[in-house]
Amino acid sequence: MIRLSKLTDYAIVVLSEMARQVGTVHTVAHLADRTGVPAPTVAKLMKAMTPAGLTTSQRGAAGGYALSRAADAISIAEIITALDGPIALTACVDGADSQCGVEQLCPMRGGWEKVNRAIRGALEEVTLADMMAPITFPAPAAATTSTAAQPARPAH
Amino acid sequence: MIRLSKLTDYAIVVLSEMARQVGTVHTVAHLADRTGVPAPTVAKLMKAMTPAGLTTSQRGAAGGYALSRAADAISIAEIITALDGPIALTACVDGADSQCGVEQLCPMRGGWEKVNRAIRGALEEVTLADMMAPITFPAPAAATTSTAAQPARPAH
DNA sequence: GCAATCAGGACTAAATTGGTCCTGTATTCG
DNA sequence: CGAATACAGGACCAATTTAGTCCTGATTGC
Repeated sequence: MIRLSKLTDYAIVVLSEMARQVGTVHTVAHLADRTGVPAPTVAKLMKAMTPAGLTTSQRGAAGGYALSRAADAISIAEIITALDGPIALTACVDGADSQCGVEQLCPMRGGWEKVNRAIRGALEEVTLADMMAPITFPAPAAATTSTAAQPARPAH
Repeated sequence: MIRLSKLTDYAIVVLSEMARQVGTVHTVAHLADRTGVPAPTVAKLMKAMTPAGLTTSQRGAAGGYALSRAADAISIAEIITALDGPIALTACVDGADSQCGVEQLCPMRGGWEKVNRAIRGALEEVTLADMMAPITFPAPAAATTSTAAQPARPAH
C-alpha cells in the first residue's frame, strides 16, 4: 500500500503546530498536549527531525524544540526523508539501498526512476506552509490528514 | 515508509512475464514457476487483478489467465490501484476512505491533493511495457525491482 | 544541587502484510 | 457423464513491520 507512515503523518501535524508560533521553543509535553500525539511518540519524532535539520533543540530547564526554518521553507519531501528515508516506491534508488546487487542491470529501473523522480518532485513542491490550516479553528485542531493517524483524545 | 507492497511488486513481475507471451493463457503454476513467486501468492494476485480488468481468466482444463490488453496499454497506476486501492499518500482521498468525517474541512487536504495528483499522474505515464526487461537474459529473469520482493528460489 | 528537558537506544505491543489452505464452481476432454 | 484441471472466494495464521513505551545519560537554568 502506498501510504505515509503514521509517524510521518504525526510529524507533519507536530511541525504545523510548531509553525503556528515561530521563534518559540516548544517542549515535547506541550506539543503532545496540543496535537494529541502521545508524548513518547512526539519525542521520537523530534529525535529524528532534529538531526535532519528540520528542527533545533535546546537541552535543559528552558529547553525544547524550534523550527529551524519558516514553514514555507520546509518541504514535505524533507520531512518524509527525515523519517522514512529516501523517497522511492521501490528499494532500488540511488544510495538508498544497496541490497540489490543487480540494480545497475535491473530492467525495471528506468521506469521506476521516472516514477520516483516525479514523486520526489511533487513532494518537494509542497511545503509545510501548504499543509497548515488556512481555516481558523479553536485549538487543538481536530482535523488532520486521516482519522487513522489521529490518536484518540479523551472526550471533553 | 513510502513503498510498494511486495504483492504489488510481485504483480508487476507476474504481468511482465505474461506480457512476454501475448495471446497465451498462463496457469498459476506456470507463472509461479517462471517468476519464483509462490503459487498461492500468484493465485491471490490474479484474483485481484482479474476483477480490475487487467487480466482475463478461463476456468477449466485448458484454463488460465491472459493479459486483457497489450503491455503498453496497462499503466502501473492501474496495477497499483488494483492491489492497493486508490493511489494516495494519506487516507484522505476521493472515495477511497470515508473514515475521516471531516475530510471536507481538513486543512491539509489541499496540499495532499496536489501531491496525490502528481503521484497518480506519474504512475499513469509509466506502462507495464516500460517495466519489462529490455535486456535479454536467460529465463527466469533474475532482475526485479528489489531483492526484498524477490522470493528465495531453490538453488540450482 | 536539583528540576526540567533533550539524547540515545532498547524493548514490547499492536497492526499490517505475506502466504497458505480449504471448499466451491466452471470448463474441457476422454 | 465423470474425472481432471484450473479458477473463485474467503478464512486463517505466520512473519514482518510499525507504533509506542520505557529507561538511563547528558545538558541547561535557576
